[in-house]
Amino acid sequence: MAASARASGGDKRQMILDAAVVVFAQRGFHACRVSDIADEANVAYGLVYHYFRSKDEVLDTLFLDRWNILLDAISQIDEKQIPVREKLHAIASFIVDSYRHDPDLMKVIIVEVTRAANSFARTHLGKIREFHRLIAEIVSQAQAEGVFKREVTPDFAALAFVGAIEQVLTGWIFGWLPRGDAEYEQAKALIVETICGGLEAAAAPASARAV
Amino acid sequence: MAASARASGGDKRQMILDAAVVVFAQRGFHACRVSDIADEANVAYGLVYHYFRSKDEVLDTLFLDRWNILLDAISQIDEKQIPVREKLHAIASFIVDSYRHDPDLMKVIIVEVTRAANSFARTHLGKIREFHRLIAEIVSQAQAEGVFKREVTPDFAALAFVGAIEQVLTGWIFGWLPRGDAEYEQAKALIVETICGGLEAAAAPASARAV
DNA sequence: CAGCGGGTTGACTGACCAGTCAATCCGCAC
DNA sequence: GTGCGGATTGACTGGTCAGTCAACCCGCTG
Repeated sequence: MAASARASGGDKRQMILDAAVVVFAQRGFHACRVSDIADEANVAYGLVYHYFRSKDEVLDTLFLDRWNILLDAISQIDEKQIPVREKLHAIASFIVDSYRHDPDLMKVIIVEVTRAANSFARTHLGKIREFHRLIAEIVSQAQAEGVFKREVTPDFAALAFVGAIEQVLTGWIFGWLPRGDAEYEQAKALIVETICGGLEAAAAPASARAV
Repeated sequence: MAASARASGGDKRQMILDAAVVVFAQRGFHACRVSDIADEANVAYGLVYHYFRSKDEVLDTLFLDRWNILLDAISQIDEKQIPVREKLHAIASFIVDSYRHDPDLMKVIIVEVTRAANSFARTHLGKIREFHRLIAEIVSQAQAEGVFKREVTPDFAALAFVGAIEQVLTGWIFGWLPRGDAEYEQAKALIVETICGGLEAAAAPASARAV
């Protein structure tokens, strides 16, 4: 271990980030000390401050790197010419798969940033709201096309969608809900179904009659 | 002020609790010091420790007093012989009205406890899960009656419901959504509509085609 | 092989704040 | 008016870490 670390050369920065994910996920950002990160990374305490200005900046980096990927992915999904339902499914899919691919990182992002309304969610408010805005935009467009009814404001629908996803992820993170590939696939469909079901224009009758 | 405080006699404990709500809501639990609570309450530092064992216990008290009222209210709603939709509306109503009645207290409960997955939500996990369980129970019963379809597990539906409410409250708390009596009434209806719409038996598309 | 400079080390410091405690106050009972 | 006891006061202590810094290591260049 120590040998391979030494052999790997200048990638200590990445080792620190990886270690931070582990200890933040395990004990939480506030409960763990900078020395815990350094120990986990097999690196001296001071090196953390060589690569990062502060403990906060370590978490900021983890969050921003991942969140920007998320925003890009949603933007790309948004540009496609596919039905709303598929767009929302693709978004839910991306997020759920992110969790499947790296549960610890997603746990840290959700628990320590997204849900930490009084600390990191404040400093990254713009990024988080951007996420909400993109979803609201999709809902808004669906309303313009007559696919979604207009009684629900896009902002509101976006928050309900985000709230449902976040809570379900929290359920997996803390073991309140059963995990597994089948559950993940089901969840994607169900979140979309739950939200779209309440938003799609006037159930069947009206549109059926119109056609 | 100081005079009235002195005149009021032995209700210093309540003054401390009230002050705690104000400063916790303003600066957040971790960012404020015990001396801030004492100052806000016009009371000496040490008195906080006469009535409470620790800073944590102050927040615990605020949370538990209110949460137990919430659980009682839901239990009573649950016992009524009314349709699911009305039950869920009554629950959403109670929570939204709690926020309308005392926004600061609800802010503290949601931001510092409910959403604080790594600190207070851990110590009060039982109480929080009890809330989820009561809602899952209502969903489960609706499924048994055939009002809700069975594809969605009760636990999952409960989390989606709770997630939507929590996120909307967060939206109000941080000013992302417009506040006001009209908005509150609309929100109650819309949260229920959004969730029930996705859960009520026989969604439009499939059945429409079948017919 | 001298010595430059970025990478790396870990002991130390300074600030912060929850919680303690000895002293004081004051209403009331006798 | 004496003294008991709970309420109230606020200066002080102890422990905890984030962040600093002076020194060391080592590959590379000229």
